[in-house]
Amino acid sequence: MFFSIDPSNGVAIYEQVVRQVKFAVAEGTLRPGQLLPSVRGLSGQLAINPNTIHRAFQQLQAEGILLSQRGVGLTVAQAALPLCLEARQQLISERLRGVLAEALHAGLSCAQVADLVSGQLAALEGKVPTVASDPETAATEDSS
Amino acid sequence: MFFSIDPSNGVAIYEQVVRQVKFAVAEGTLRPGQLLPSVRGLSGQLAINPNTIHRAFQQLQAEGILLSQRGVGLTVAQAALPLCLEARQQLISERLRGVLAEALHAGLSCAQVADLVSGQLAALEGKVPTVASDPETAATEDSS
Amino acid sequence: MFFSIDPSNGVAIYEQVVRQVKFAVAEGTLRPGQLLPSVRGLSGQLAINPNTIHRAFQQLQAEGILLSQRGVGLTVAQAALPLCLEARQQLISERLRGVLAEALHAGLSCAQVADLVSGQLAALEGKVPTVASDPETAATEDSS
Amino acid sequence: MFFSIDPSNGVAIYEQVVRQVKFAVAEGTLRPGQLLPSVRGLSGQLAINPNTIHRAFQQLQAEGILLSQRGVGLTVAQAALPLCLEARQQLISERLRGVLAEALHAGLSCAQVADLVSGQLAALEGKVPTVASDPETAATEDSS
DNA sequence: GTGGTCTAGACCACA
DNA sequence: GTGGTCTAGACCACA
Repeated sequence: MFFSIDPSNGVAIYEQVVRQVKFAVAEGTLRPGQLLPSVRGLSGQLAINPNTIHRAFQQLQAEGILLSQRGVGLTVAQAALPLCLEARQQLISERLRGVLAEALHAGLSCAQVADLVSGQLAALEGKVPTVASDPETAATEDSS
Repeated sequence: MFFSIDPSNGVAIYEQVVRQVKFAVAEGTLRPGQLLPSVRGLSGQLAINPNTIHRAFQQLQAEGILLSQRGVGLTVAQAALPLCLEARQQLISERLRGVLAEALHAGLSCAQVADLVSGQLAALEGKVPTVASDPETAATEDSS
Repeated sequence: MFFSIDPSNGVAIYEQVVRQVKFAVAEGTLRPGQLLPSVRGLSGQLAINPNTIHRAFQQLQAEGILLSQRGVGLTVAQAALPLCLEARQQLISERLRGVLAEALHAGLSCAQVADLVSGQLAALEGKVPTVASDPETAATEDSS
Repeated sequence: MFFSIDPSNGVAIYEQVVRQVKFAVAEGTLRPGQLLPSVRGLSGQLAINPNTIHRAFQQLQAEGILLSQRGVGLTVAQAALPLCLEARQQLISERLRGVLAEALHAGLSCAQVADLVSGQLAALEGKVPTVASDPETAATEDSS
């Protein structure tokens, strides 16, 4: 499956599961109506306690992203896609903002931060893609 | 002072204090030999429990960045600067890597991520999206 | 305290706690800003597992009725009163509607149901108060 | 048929089936000796798992309300009527008592509760708030 | 098999 | 002391 959990990265495990379900819906890996992997199944696969998975799924139900079908399992709600697209943008922007703010606060310049970012992006993608479609941004990165 | 604590950003408060002391040393705000603000002072100023500050300072001593001087207080160790420059790079790269990896994992393209980054950087700096071609910013880094 | 839990009445215990906190806020027993009894305290007093209390409090946080203050405890949110007044009306109406519908469905007449209700209300209050300020309603009860 | 199941009203589904069979006997819709709809039939009609229906019917047999007739099906026991009249009174009174107690506990006055009740009764019956002075309803009860 | 609830108990961050 | 997270494991209703 598409989950990758890091139990020691500061973010609570159940929160990581919540985020990743939202992301999976946002990118279309999970579609409205689709059945999720069972609590016990995921639990085994990720070597995480079923309760922890359950808690994540419960939060997703509370947010209207999952629906519980008695005796069947949990499915992606019909209205989930827009909710998750919105949530993805929000969640990523938030974390990004926090990290960038910290970097600047730490005394790095915008140029240094931008360098770091493009370096990491390149490494993460194994390529040096035109990082931004915006030629200006690309230029500043090269030149900094 | 230079600390800005966010009790709800996932990172433990004491950890935030540790990071920010390292960053202050790295950017030169805190210099080797300099006296740190007292536990009580910082505690009052940041509205944080003294235990939490104390714990952060203890960790910094364990890492050789702070020295306890009897009857005086805690000072920045002579060897602290390189340690903190190194640490800053490491800490920021780590968090950045994590966030960028998550963004890509979430289904955003490199271009979308880069756009987000330059947008946020611009917002954080109050400048136009030309992220860092600004010679002033670059200059301040070199000179600091 | 004001909680009375019945572990075997079909409603989940945590749900009973959630309801009763809302009711306590609605009637003014719990006021915005006020500190709630601690999870462990309530847990002991009600002879309920702390996790169960915790789950109830968590849901109340998610609904914006409680706020967590690190190391201090949980307080009633400033905006809680209207939320709880609304919720009380809703929760009680829902259950009432269900029971009355069942009674009618079961073949009782409106008059029989109304009799049952006024009998029970009288018993619960230990008096025969002017059940409704509306003279008509009172009349039907007396006459049925 | 006369069943109306609400999978999300807190009462277990099999319990709802049990209650509704009792109610049907109490109001005369199901008469002693009469054959019940088959498990499969009901199951299909209510979109409920046959196991759930089966469990309900088993409980009704245990209570002496249904009889299994080999090769025929389940019939209403001869002694069922008084049992079910008794049970109806009991079941409805219980639930009613619970809901009313909760409403009073929640801080509503008897008058407010009585108003709610007469409002709901009126809505449920599509009649005016004169809750039950209607001779017709009373008549049907006597005659059933 | 599925999810939902509850208990018991550990460990953490924070005041 | 406070709440937050996580594990382990039981029992229930339902398919």
